[in-house]
Amino acid sequence: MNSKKRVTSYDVAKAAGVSQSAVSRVYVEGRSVSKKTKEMVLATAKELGYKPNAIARMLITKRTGMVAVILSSRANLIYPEVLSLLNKRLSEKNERVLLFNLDDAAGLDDILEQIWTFQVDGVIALAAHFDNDSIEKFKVHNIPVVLYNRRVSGHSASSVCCNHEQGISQLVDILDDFGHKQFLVLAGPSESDVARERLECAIKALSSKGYNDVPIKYGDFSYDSGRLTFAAAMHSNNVPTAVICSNDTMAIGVIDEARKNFGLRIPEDLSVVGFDGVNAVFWHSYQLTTVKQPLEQMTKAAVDILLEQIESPENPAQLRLWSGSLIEGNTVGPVRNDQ
Amino acid sequence: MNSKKRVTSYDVAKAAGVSQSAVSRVYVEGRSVSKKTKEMVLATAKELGYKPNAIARMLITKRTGMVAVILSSRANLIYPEVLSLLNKRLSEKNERVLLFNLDDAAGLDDILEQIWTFQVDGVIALAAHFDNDSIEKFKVHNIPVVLYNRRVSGHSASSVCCNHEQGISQLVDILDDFGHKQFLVLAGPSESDVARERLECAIKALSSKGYNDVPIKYGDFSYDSGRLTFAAAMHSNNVPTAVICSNDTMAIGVIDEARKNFGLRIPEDLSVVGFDGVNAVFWHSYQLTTVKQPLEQMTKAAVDILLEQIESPENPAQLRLWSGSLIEGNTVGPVRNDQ
DNA sequence: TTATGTTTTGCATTCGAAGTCATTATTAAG
DNA sequence: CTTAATAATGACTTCGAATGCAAAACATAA
Repeated sequence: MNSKKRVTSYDVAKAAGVSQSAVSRVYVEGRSVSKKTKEMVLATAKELGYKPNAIARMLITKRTGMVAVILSSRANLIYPEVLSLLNKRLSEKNERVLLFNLDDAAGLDDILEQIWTFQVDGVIALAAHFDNDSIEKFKVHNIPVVLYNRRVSGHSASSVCCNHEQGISQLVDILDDFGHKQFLVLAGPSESDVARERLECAIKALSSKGYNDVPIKYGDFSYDSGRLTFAAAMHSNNVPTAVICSNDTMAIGVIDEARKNFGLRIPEDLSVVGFDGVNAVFWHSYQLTTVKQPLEQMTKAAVDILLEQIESPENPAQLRLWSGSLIEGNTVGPVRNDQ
Repeated sequence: MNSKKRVTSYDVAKAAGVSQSAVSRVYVEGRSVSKKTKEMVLATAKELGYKPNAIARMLITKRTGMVAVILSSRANLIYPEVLSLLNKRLSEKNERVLLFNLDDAAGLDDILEQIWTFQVDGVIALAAHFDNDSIEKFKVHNIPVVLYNRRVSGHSASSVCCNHEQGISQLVDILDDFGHKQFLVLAGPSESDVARERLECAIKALSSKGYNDVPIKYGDFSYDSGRLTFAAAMHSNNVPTAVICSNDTMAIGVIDEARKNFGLRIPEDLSVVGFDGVNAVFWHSYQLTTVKQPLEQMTKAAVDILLEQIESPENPAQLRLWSGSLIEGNTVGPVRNDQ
């Protein structure tokens, strides 16, 4: 027949001449079963094609073995690697990733509700916009949350972050050392927490060097927005000699636009820096000077912290901060004398 | 207390003065409940903060609302967009993505077992290596499967594919029209089904134009493998005038290597074509001539087909094939006279 | 008003594995 | 060979919502 019924632990029990409890015990670590019955059960289970039903198990144990990972499509484009690493790490710890997309604030409540109904063991939120209220809701529901590259005031959720301040100030130091004075800060979209933080860090770093009221333009982290915003800046009064971009992809857009439509050489005529350390920064055509996030460490920590909180929810929330590593590319140079 | 118990339908029932069945009926579409009790239940549910437990529901309804998406980390890096689109499409249809990583054949059985125990409604397999046996297993377990860019012999699973043959022959046509005779085919890793298919298509297209025994080199779809393999080819006896790459990222590697280490101009001295239509092909530095997969349509179809099979499992498996769209970039030109 | 049809409702059962507890089998010690 | 200690086992209950069924409430028609 097409709709053959699923094999359950009862079927195995009957076939093996033991009780259902015995079958169950075979599949649970550290329960007392004799070697003989264990082998017996395993053998008949194999014969009948029995595999424990995880859903039934979840219901009784109240552990689903699932972690919700929330990301925005934008974050997804920036961090395909993060998701891949998280997935790998979590599956090593015997947790599966249940994926949620959060693009606009509109869908937030819906997603929160779904996460809650699915009884996930925990949540990792990647660069999605997430107000403090929602984070508080998880707290109320007793679901551990780890935020990725987003810090939260109060102590309701743990965070794993790259130290934007330190990385960006390093980049600004270099530009300053090379004598740049005309800057352009190319920020990310204002809805993004990461974008806002990086912008603030850039402003702070520049102002600590004595550069205030530096021109700021806003992109959306995309290549095209990098290109177009740079072009717009070039047609304004303040022509920059150095562009500080809030991510690598926009920086690459700036480089391409500068070369192609303004005939500028990089780094002779224009210096450009980015942030993130995506693969493309190493490509010969760019060799971008940037700061790379230690994704390996960050994802590992995110998973470790989350599991710790799942095991002992009373543990306090923690913040772990990594410095990014400077990648000295070939897109920063001394300012030209005539500039 | 820290461990406040979850609110269940019984709690709501008691508080609202109705039976548990009544509460349940409020949350299931098309069940008979009077307006009065419905409002009553909804009100007390809100008050108590009740949200139905999806796990318990899964157990009884035998529908989990979860679809397993299997990918290899390689696929993830190539197609971050595919995953994002699939996720969006599936959540519109009220299905969630449960993510599985399949990198080496070693993990295959483990993943299959997990998918089975999690009782997912269906499976979408992306570019992961998947032998016919495993696909047959899904059939046995009655789990609908849709393969993405991988065709399977027999009728055990549906597929959604980009027509590699048509796309690649278009590219070869163009190169042939421009008079190229010295080709290099830069293939993907031999474990990859997609890579193998694209390679075969390239060989076939070339041979139909009368070019046999064209040199073939194998990369791993990465930028660096594109660079290094091209460099190796240049140091061999057969210096190509046209390189046919099995994906865009390798093509970009070839371009960079050709320009930087061999002083070649593209397309004057060397023609390069790719496949996929990733974002970077549009970047000014490359403007790669390639074929773009219609990801929107493909992902939509994958989800539609899967849901169809979930609703009516007796439906026959189907194959849907899309032609890619040619992107006429700027990396193909006439062969030089002296070549 | 009664007879009939239609909604609503609650009771009891179900899904499938895991955990509690009391009972029985096994081993070790005296 | 008995007694105490330990290991293994099965019966029964639990998790939380959905559903078949029969009873109750309501609406409609005669």
